[in-house]
Amino acid sequence: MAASNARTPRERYRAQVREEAKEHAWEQIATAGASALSLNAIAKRMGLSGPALYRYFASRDELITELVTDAYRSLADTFRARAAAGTDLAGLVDTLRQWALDDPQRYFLVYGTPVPGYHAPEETTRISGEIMAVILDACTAEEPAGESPGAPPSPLDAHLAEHRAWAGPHPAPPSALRLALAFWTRLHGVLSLELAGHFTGMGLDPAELYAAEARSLTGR
Amino acid sequence: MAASNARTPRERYRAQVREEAKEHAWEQIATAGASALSLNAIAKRMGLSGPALYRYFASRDELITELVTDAYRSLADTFRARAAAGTDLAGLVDTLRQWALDDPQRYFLVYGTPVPGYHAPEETTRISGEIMAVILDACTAEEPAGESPGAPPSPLDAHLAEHRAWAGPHPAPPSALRLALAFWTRLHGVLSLELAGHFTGMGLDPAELYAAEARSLTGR
DNA sequence: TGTACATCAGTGAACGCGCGTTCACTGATGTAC
DNA sequence: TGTACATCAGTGAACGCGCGTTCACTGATGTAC
Repeated sequence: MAASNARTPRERYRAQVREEAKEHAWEQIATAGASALSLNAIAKRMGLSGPALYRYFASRDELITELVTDAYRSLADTFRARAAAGTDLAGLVDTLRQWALDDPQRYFLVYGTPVPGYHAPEETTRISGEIMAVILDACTAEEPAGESPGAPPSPLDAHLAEHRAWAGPHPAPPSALRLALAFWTRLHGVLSLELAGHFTGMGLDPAELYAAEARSLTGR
Repeated sequence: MAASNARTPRERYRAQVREEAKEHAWEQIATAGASALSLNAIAKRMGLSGPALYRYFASRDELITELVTDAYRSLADTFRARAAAGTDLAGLVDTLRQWALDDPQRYFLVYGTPVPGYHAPEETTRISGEIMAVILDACTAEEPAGESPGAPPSPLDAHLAEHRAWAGPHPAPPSALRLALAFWTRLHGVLSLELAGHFTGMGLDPAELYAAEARSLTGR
């Protein structure tokens, strides 16, 4: 996709090689974790000498930064694509799990253990906002009444009323804000434990737990 | 503590050095992450030569394994100590967050991104069981009625009825099993996102989100 | 269309680094008579 | 209590390794006239 945007053959070739290097990088991450990523090793698997890759990436850090950014963008794009097909929250629930299972290490690059000292590029916070916007849209559609009549405002509502900058200019009612946060934290809770293998030793089916938490969101 | 169990002065000394090495290991993990752990670097900070530490740890892997096991045991001990002071679930809720904030990297060593290829020692699954037992106790105490009369059994209940080996011979009712799992996955969801810094960019107070999820457990 | 030049991908050698780990050795500490 | 011996902590040298990264160079590809 990035390759097709290139004008000259050389630019196209550059983009192809960069893309191929990234693919090898992901394989390497899947095999030994992100911290084991090595430009030399990638080059060797591509049949190139070590220094050759420095024509395509200024440093190891730049490669990692690009992978992180790509991971964020992938989730945002996947969410938006699903949202375009219908704004139901259940669709996003399934999409999230599918995206996570498609490549667990990609999920962990976004939501996993942070490396102390490493600062994610600023772009990721912007993309995070895009992701939350899609979730918020679906949550707003899910809660058309605004606020359940009888429900008293929770302590969380008071906090959210004063801190809704993260929702941008989104006209979401408080109940939608709460729902969006629960969507995010609860599904991440089950998903990250599943991907880390914490359920397998217990003999539990992660899909069941995930579905149960999804039900807890909408009360259905 | 381990040191005081030693009989001879030499054994006591050995235990002390091991303990000191582990402390330096934790500092190193806090600074650069678990994957950057190096026996040589630890030795140097202790004023020893590199090979000296091989008198105390057979390999780098053994050190890591020990740190992982210690982390699990620390959580189990902390939970049990709190449970001894009262079996309320709210106490465990606070204890978990406190334990996590005390040393985020220790939390991530237990519940964070797994390193592909690394297999945690078997002992950790046993300690995991101990941790779940404490949670289950509190959840059972929290749900004395067994099952809320009017509530129809959820799809999750059906699954749990057939897969409750993880709960051991614990006489917990289905509602307690559900509660224990929600305790684990929901609190982990908020906590891991908090420790990874995902809320700071949004201007949200993690304590508020954590408290809200804690409230969601008991419905109060 | 053909030639002259500029651009750029890729190479091999090299640098310095820190790692895990083994080994033969020294010197201090503890043990047995 | 004093001496002879065994145990063991710690050292420095050494091994091989792979890393990130720089650099001068070669050869192929594209561009301009």
